[in-house]
Amino acid sequence: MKVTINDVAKLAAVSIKTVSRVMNNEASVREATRDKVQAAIDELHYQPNLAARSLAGTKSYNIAFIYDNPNAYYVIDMQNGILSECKKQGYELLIHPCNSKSETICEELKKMVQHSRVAGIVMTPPFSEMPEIVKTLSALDVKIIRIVSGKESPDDLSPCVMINDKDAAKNVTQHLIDLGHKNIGFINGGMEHMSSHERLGGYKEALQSNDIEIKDNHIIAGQYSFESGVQGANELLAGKDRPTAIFACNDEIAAGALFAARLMNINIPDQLSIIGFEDSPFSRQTWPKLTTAHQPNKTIAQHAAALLIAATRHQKLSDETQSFIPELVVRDSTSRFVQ
Amino acid sequence: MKVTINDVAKLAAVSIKTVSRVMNNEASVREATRDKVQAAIDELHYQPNLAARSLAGTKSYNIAFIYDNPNAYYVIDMQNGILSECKKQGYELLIHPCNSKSETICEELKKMVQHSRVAGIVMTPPFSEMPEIVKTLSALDVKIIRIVSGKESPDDLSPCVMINDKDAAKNVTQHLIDLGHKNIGFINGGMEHMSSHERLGGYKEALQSNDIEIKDNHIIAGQYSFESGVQGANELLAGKDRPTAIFACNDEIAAGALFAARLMNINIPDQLSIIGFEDSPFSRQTWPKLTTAHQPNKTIAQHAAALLIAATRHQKLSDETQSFIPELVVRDSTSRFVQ
DNA sequence: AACGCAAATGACAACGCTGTCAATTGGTAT
DNA sequence: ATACCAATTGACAGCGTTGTCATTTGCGTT
Repeated sequence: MKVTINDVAKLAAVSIKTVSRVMNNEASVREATRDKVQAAIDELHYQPNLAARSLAGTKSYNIAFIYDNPNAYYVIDMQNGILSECKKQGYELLIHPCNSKSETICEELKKMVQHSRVAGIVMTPPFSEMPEIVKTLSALDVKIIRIVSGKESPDDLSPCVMINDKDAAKNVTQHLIDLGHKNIGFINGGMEHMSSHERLGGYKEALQSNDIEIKDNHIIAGQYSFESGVQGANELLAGKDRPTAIFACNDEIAAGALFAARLMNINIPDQLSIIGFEDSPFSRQTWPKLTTAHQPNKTIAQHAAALLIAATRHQKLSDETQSFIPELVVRDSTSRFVQ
Repeated sequence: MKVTINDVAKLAAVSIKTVSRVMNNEASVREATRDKVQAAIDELHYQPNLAARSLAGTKSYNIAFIYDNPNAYYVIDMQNGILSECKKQGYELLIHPCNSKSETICEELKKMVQHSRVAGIVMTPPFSEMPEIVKTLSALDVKIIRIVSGKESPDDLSPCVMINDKDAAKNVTQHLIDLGHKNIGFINGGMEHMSSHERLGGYKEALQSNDIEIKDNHIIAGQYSFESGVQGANELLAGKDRPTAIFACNDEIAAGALFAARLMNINIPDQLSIIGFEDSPFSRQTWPKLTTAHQPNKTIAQHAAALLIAATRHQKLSDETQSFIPELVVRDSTSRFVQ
C-alpha cells in the first residue's frame, strides 16, 4: 500500500540516496542510472512523503498565500492558479486569509511564517502594497513574491508580478474613443489601491493623446463596490454636461452604473456606453453583458507561484518578472456614439 | 529562533515524552507536571513541528476540502469555516478543487488521499451527493463528513451536516403568504442538486398547509444561474395568470428575475415581490436588495470540520450531526400584496 | 515501616527522507 | 597496463516528534 524510497531503491538496485537524487533532479546521476530509477519509481507509483522530506531537508516544500480581499472571485482565481503550480512542482499551499487592518497583523504573519516553516509567500493587494509588512517578512528566511499593479516594480523589497493596469485602462479608453465618444466619465475605485491610481492614469493618458479635454467633474472618486457605481453614475448623469460613456474602475462599479442608468431610463448601450474592468464572472451576469478588460488572474497567480518556487530553489527563471496587460473584451454594453 | 520539544523539556525539567503528552492533551499527567510544562511551553512560545509530528505519529494532522462549485462566494465561505476550525485544532487544510464530471475523478481522489495521507475529508455538493465517490473513499482509511441538503442523512455512508432547505423554503414561502400573496411563482435550480428538490418541496408544503392551490404553470424548471432567472421570470410574467410573487431558488436566479421584471417595467416590490435564497453577497448588490434566506455557510463548514476532526481522533461530539435551517432575511424586494 | 499497585514518567527506537562525507567507479592520459 | 582524477554512488547520522514498553513514583494498606 505504502511505497517508500526503500522499495524503489531495492527494485532499482541502487541506494536510497540515489533515488533521492533522481527525485530531486540533482546533477551527477548517470543517465542510465536515472532511467533505471525512474522506471522503478513509475512502476511502483512512488510518491515521496512530504512530512519526511521537509523534516529531513533544510528546504521546505510549503508556500503560503496571504490575502485579504472581499472579492471571492478574485481570491478563488488566484488560489487556483497558485494551487495548480504547487501541484505541478510538488509543493503544499497554506492558505492564510487575514485582516490587513488588524493592529497585530505583522506579528501574526511573522508567527505564521516561523511556525509553518514556509519557504515562500505569494502576496496580493492590499498586502503587496504595504511596505512595512513586506519588510518585516523579508527579514525572515522566506522568499516573497508580490502581485502588484503597475508597469514596473515599486521597490526592491521583493520580485513582483505586475499587472499593467495603466496601459490596459488606456486601451479600454481608446476603445471608447474609437467608438466616437469624447465625453467619457470615470468612476474610480478606492485610492488606497494602486490599481485605482493606475487605471485613472491610463484613462487620462488616452484622453490626452487624443487631444480630448480632461474634465474634473467627469472623474468621480469611488470605491470598488456596486453601491459606489450606482452613486457615481447618478452623479455623472445628473449634470447637464452628461458623458456619453462611462469607464468604471471595475465590474462591480460598472454593474452599479448600469443599474443607475436603467433606473433613469437610459438605454445601454444605445444612449450610454459603460465599460468595466476585471472580467469577473460578475460581468456576464449583468444585462447587457459588460464590455470589460480581462484580467487573467489565474495565469498571473500561476506565474507568480512558479517564480516563487524557483526562487526557493535558488533557481532563476529567464523571464524573472513579468507584466500582464489585461485585454479588452468587447461585449454588449458599449456601442458607437451617434449624435 | 527555533524552539524544539527538547528545549521545553529541559526548561521544565521533564522528559520530552511528557511534554509531548501535555501537547496532545493525553491523560495520566499529574496536574502539577502539566502546569509546569505548560508554563515552559508558554515561556518559549513553543509550537510543535508539524512535519515531525505527522512523520512520527500514526495519526495525520491533515484534512482535505474537496469541491467543485462555480459559486466562488460559497466556496470561500466554506473554506474559511473549515480553515478556522483547523487553525483552532492545529490541523492543516489541503484544498482540492476538481471536476466532478471527470471520468477519472474516483481514481484521482483516491490517489490524492493516499499521497497526502489525509485523516479526513470535507465534501460539499455535488460530491457529497455522489454515492460512488463516497463509497470509494470510505474504503480507504479516511473519515468523511458531507454537507448535504436535507432534513436527515440520505444514507449511512458517512456522517453528514444537513442544511434543512425544505423547512427554510417553507418559511420563506410562508413569509410571502403572510404578506397576502396567493399567486406565488417558483423558479427552480438544476434537478441534479438535492437542494432544488428540497426547496421545491418546502414551497409546496407551505402552499398546501395554507390551502393554496399548487399550479404547475407557476413552477419553472431552471438552473442555478442569472440567465435562468431572467428566462424563468419572463415565462412567469408573460402568461395571463401572472404571479404576484416569485420564489427564486437562489440569489442569482432572483437577481435575474429582478432584472427581467425591471425590463418589463414592473416595479419591485410594489407590483411584484421577489425572494431569493442563500444570502450571498450577491443579494446585496441588486437593487432593491433581496429578501432571502440566510445560509450560514461558514458556520456550517466550521461545524463540519469540528465533527470531522473529532472523528479522526476517535472522539465523539455530543451533537453528532446537526441540521441548519437557513433563516429568513427581510430586505427590500418583498412587500404586502395590495389588490 | 514495609508492601503492593496503579499512575506517572522516561528511555529509546522508529517514522521516511536529505545532508555530509567517504568510497567506488569509469574514463583519460601516460 | 597503470595511475590519476572527476564523476558517480553509497553509508550513515540526524531532522523533531510519537509509540512502545520499561521504570519509577506516590499513595493507600497492612
